[in-house]
Amino acid sequence: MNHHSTMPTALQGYTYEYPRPAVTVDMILFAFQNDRLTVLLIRRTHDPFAGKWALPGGFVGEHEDLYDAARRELQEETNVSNVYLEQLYTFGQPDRDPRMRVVTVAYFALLSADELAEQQVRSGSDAGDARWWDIYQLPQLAFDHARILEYALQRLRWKLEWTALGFLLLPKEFTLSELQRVYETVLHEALDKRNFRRKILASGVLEESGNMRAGDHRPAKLYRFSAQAIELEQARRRFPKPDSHKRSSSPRLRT
Amino acid sequence: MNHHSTMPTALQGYTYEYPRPAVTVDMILFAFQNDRLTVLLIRRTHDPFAGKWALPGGFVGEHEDLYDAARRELQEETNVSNVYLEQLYTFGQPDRDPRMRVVTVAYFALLSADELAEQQVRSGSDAGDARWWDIYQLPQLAFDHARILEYALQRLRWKLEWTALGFLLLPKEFTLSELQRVYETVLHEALDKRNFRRKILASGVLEESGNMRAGDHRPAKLYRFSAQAIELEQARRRFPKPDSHKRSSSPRLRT
DNA sequence: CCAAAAGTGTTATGCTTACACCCATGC
DNA sequence: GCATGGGTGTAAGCATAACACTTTTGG
Repeated sequence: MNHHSTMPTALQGYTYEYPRPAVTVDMILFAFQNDRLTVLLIRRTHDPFAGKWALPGGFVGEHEDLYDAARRELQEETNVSNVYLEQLYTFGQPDRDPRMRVVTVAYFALLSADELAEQQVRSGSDAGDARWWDIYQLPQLAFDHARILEYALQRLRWKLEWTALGFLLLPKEFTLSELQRVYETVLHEALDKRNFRRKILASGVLEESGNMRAGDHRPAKLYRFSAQAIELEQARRRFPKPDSHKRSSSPRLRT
Repeated sequence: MNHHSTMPTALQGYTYEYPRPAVTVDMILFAFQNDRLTVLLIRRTHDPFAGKWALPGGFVGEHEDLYDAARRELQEETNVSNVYLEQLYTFGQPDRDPRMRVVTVAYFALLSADELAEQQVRSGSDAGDARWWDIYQLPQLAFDHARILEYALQRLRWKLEWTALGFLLLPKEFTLSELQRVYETVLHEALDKRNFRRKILASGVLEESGNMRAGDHRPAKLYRFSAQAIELEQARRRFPKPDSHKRSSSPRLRT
């Protein structure tokens, strides 16, 4: 490791000419289980907010990318890996942590049902219990984490409505009814079955896997996402180009 | 000022138990002038990247909110104030600044034509020249600022298509043709005049001011934005509620 | 009277919504 | 055979996209 920007002092520590906030990442990890949208929280063992629940997270390493820090913290604190991850927002009110100035970069993560089944969620060494909470029945949260979570839920809703990302909460193969339940749970409202199916199928992101889900009743067709469609942001344009039949690329910026 | 998280040492400076990245804000300030979309850049006087152009920005104060830091830096470095400001994204690759680890929170800003006319853009003490650049004819940029700017342009385009925010680049009163020119310049494509007018007027965000713009040719009606419409995100829902006639609010998160 | 920008409607097409019944299976 | 969830079509209304000429002013 190369400490070119730091200067360990006699009193052991890192010294800078100007004060610096601490920089952390916080993870909002969503999963879908038993028809519930859940989020992973950790019980704090120490003050401040001892006993309260908090988002997993921690300090960014000296030479570590933010994205890598997010993945590492999730792994270390909850033993979860292999998730979809995107940056959400950066929260930096001066008093959000009573101990010191902390700027936190919040990350938004989705765990698929397959990964959820395979992985054993457990708490890291210095963390308290880790457990999943129903997003609509949360405990009291530490710091400003309730606000962060609310913002993450907004983003998740937006993503579901405008992108193919809902798929990331499901197993590789799933029925349309299962998919609809994800949508209804996240958006928190009932959807019309026929219109939902038509719309999803028309969007072209799904393909039949050929298999059927055997169950208590009539078996259901299984679908998967056509690989190319993942993360394809297909919000339609409000001011389409005159010749918008052939999908045209937007003009690039000279650099 | 209260330094509870810091520990000034004998060698003068701020010492922490663990290393901390520096935290900065960078501003992408857009304005619309002479039918061009422009961005404000500052010429660097010192290495690294001496002579190259860069986004205005600087360090976040020890007890300063990120948003406040963004406003302050814009004021100090370019003498610009009174802009629309929103957080864009946080960039934190370990090597984005060769001197030290810097995590920067980028802010996206829009300067109205009225403010542009009133304010004198000038460089702050320690900064080099400040000037406006056409977004489609940029100089070489310092650091990863080209990437940040590209992301900001994407966001601006999205905002124009889905919200009322284009208005913030214009004077308080403007003609529909002027508004169309903003859209065409930002989106970088031609729009149909009749459809543009119908769509904008139908969206209900404009009202006639009652005044006319006298000019070289036929005078044009002036419009303004109905105050309530500003920042009203009116992207329509992809999965509307069954009873979506009366605009219903989305369910709140328990906190 | 000419140049330049402002202003204006209609049609065809496709998408959205609302809505109710039959089908296949397990027990 | 019945309970349960899987699966399907249509009609009405609405928004979109394409398209060209007239109006008003200044010089």
